[in-house]
Amino acid sequence: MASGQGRVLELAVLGSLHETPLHGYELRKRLNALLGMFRAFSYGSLYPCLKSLLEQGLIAEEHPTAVTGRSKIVYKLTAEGKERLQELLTQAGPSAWEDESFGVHFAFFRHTEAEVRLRILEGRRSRLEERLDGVRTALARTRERLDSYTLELQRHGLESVEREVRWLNELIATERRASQEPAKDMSSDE
Amino acid sequence: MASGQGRVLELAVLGSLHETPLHGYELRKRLNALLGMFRAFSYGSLYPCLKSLLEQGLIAEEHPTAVTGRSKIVYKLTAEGKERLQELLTQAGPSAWEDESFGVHFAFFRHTEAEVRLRILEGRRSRLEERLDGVRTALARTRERLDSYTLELQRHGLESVEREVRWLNELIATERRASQEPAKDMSSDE
DNA sequence: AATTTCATGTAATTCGTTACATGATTCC
DNA sequence: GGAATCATGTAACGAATTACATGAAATT
Repeated sequence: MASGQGRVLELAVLGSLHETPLHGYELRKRLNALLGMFRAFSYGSLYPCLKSLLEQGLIAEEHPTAVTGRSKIVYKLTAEGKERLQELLTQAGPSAWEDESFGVHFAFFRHTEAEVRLRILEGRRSRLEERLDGVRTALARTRERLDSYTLELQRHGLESVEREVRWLNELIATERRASQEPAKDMSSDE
Repeated sequence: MASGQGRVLELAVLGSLHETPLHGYELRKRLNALLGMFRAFSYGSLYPCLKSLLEQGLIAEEHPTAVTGRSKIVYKLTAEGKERLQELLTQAGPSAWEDESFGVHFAFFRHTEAEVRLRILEGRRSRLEERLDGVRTALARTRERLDSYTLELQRHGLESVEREVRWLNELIATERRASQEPAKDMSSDE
């Protein structure tokens, strides 16, 4: 019982707080600036999440500086919170590939191990390729002539997903290149 | 109590059944072929939805042809179901603009009035433009230098949304052109 | 005969939202 | 001193999923 709010929001909060301590209101703005193109969290989910993280000891209120009548509650990551964050950042399974969570995982790639980054990017790519396959074969199977709107929707959808696959291909290539040159500064060839 | 499953799934089911009667299993495949690029429904949501629509009298089982031991339950739209579908197709408010529902509304544009189509496309466009605005200003506000992953995420996100806006612009232009030529066949000018 | 795929359904759970309620602080 | 926006929180609900359970039909 009560393991807390969803993993995605948990990661988003812990990841943000890892950078710098923040209070709820500010945190939400940060998140929506960072991820606004993909998703937006509301206060109604954020505050319960903070409460839950606090109860689990993963975050703590920053000391209220004694006398100051605080109307802001600033949270920071605890040691356990940092451990938990690392644990979440190391997850490279489906939970990191899906539409709702991929963007959040990606946003904190700076703190993710190179190997895990690569597995997430590849996982995401094969997830999208499965989707392309599924739709393409289903499309071939449906003999019925589709109306122009349906066709246009299919076309645009396929194109968008194909674009993301190309984007992932570039990122994967970059990651591979980066990991294969641990130290490269002296020019040994011509 | 019990107004039924979400509007999106309801529209998707009624819209599909408007074309041709189907049983649940087949219906799901159709939907996932039609909308697979955007979303996928599971049996766990589809069957309860069918049940609810049946109870509301919006769909009916096709008569089981007497003797045949049916293991398929084929549903078709009732008169009330057609009315309800028209009602849903006429909704041009936010419920038709959002990510989760826009694709479903668009998929049935064939049955939607030209005026409503236009308002949905425009609504969707301004929703996306709001999102672009929000992220852009939030981005300008954050003075902090972002790491390369965050930047790349922002860039890709912005570009994707901008692409969809351009797509919508084309669709809107096409719709406008089409509505302004009610009958154009005889060449009256040179 | 065994396995796969088709087909239907339910219960518990997940993950989040909307709407509401409340008050402090800053801007004009 | 009134309005906007900053700030925190809760209760009720929404919309779908996952996991489970079951069995018929087709394929090998």
